[in-house]
Amino acid sequence: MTSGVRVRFCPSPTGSPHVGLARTALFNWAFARHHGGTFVFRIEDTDAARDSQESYDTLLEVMRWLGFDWDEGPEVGGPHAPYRQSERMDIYADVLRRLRDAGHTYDCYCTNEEVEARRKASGSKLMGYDGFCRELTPEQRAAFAGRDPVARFRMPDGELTFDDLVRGDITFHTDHVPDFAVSRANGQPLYTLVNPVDDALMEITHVLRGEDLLSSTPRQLALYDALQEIGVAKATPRFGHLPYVMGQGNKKLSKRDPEASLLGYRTQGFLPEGLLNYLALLGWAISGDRDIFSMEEMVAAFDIGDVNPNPARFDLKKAEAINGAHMRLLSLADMTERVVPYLAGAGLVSDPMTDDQRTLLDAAMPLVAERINKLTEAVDMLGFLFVDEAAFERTDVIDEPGQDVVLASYDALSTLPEWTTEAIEAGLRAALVDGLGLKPRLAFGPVRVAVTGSRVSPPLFESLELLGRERSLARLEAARA
RNA sequence: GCCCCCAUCGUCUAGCGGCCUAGGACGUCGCCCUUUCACGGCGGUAGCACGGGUUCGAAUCCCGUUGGGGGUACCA
Repeated sequence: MTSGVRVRFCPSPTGSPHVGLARTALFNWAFARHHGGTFVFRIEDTDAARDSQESYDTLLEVMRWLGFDWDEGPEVGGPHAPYRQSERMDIYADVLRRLRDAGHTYDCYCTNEEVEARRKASGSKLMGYDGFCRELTPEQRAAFAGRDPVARFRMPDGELTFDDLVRGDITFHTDHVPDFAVSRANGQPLYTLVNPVDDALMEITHVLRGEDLLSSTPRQLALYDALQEIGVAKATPRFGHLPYVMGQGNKKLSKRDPEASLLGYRTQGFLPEGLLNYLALLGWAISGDRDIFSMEEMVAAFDIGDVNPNPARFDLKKAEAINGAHMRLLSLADMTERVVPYLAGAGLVSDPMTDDQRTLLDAAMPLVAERINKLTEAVDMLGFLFVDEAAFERTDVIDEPGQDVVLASYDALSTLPEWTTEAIEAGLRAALVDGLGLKPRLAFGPVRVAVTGSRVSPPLFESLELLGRERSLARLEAARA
């Protein structure tokens, strides 16, 4: 951590954390790690009306689940603590005062209605604040007695150009960037102030954020100049605007969209490394012919200049495929450990597991490891082994001809000399395929439903062996209409 | 309205002037494997938005058009 690169991830704790947030965190984190820099995690909770402690807690939980580590921030501290803006109010009040003393901000008493009325009257094409309160005389000021002013930043005249890390040169003329409020009338600072102030104080060198903030960059550039003048900022960071993560159709993924919920992906059984790998693909590629990689590989290869500027659609199917590839990269032991919490969550095993459950799970995992794309699918496929006999139920039905199969199976299995996969297969084939003259899929289907409850299950003969003779026969018995 | 950003298969992308009759992945379709479901293997499908330039040569550079997106708050 000596390169001097300092980046930050600074979400607001509102609502449930969504995938766009994780993608922004990922690119910042990868950038920091690639350059041997510092990754700062800061909480922007200056809007008490929208922020919540619950949201803050899930934010931290999700960051940890995804496997991010931060060098400075909540729970780890750092030289620029505190890292929650709600705890830094005195700092902002001080900066606000100095900005005002230096003439970079002025008191503004206008209401939105007044500004709008003046704009209509003048027929101006320019939207936003018109600078009415820029040069108020003491008399005019007195006329506003009883109204609390907001602090408004005095934008300079001219052009503001910056070299965006992902988009190249971008120029704004300040004619289109009106003076903006940096504090509320009650004195509370706004995002427009606290975000740059904290970036300055925390000596952030590279700001990588969503493209929705692109048009606020000129304001920040001007504010940075002022902050440097009053000695708050040492330098202006470089900016890079990351493309949007869109949802179905062409709409931005909103926080309310279930498809956007990070917590949702965890409960669905996604692997954090699988989700992250997919998210990395939204705007970045490790090479032209590869899309499965580890975070270590991403860190080694990540270059912000390679980030694609156009918005990307989130595609659940592909996310699942990428996750599946990571599932198959897991060792059996690792996958088993990760499945346990889901089994426990479904009430199928105790927490901690009993020795018998442990043994059964270890024996069963090889049957499903190759055929699942998400951790929860192991629960779906293995549930029949762990469920209480009384609670066992079939989700698929056995048709008329299937009844004969069930009957024949019962007879064949009840007289089996030994209860092994090989013996079970031999016995069943003899009774159903040879005996009843059925095609394998027709022969084993009803047995599968009777014993596992579903037409979709792990391999049948192995499943029967694991279930045991007694439970298997009981289920076949129960399946007879 | 004004400002800004974006534009390669359905989707994510590779491509940064000749290696491109455009490559990979997901999806989709067909086949193989097969006791279900998956996995795996093989093959097919489909794209440089449009129009001008620049150049010996453009998916790649420039301009315009069209189309999408964002901003224009006492939200972040």
